[in-house]
Amino acid sequence: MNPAIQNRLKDLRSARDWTQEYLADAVGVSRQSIISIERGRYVPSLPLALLLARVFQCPVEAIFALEESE
Amino acid sequence: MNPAIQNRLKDLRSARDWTQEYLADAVGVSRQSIISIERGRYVPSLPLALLLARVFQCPVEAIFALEESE
DNA sequence: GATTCACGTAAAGCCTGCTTTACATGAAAG
DNA sequence: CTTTCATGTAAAGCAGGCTTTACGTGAATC
Repeated sequence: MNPAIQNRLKDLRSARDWTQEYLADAVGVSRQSIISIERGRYVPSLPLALLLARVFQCPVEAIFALEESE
Repeated sequence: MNPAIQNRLKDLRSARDWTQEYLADAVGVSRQSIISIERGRYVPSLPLALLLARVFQCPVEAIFALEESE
């Protein structure tokens, strides 16, 4: 029960010219959390993923995707 | 960093006449995990939420929603 | 060349998602 | 009435998400 996850967080953030700190504040987590997610160190919780989808105004699936194991 | 989450898992599952065990197998977790999520004891991980969305063929947001604190 | 800004690493600690095992219950079915 | 099936509870243990604190780095700016 730990399928890998891809994410487009860094792309979406820099497309909007947001700093990591700004994004962290926007969703209410630490800057460390944003860094760790962007760098793929860990996968966010579902509540955080939903918050990120909200601030980016897109579906969760547009940010996070299951890595297909083929 | 722990906004509450609502979920429609039980509704979606029984609408398809699936047992908890069938669903658990379909997404590769234990039956306990399904029970606990349905009963609101805990919020699933993002990977599990994505798997559930996949088997239900719907967006994550159609199953899980941030509870609005108004 | 000192300061600032955005980004990055490291490590310790708490909380909780998920597992496994074991047992309980009501409804259906023989 | 016993068996089976779907659902539920309880508890212990591990893994990992997230926090806080502290420090390192290159680029820009003065």
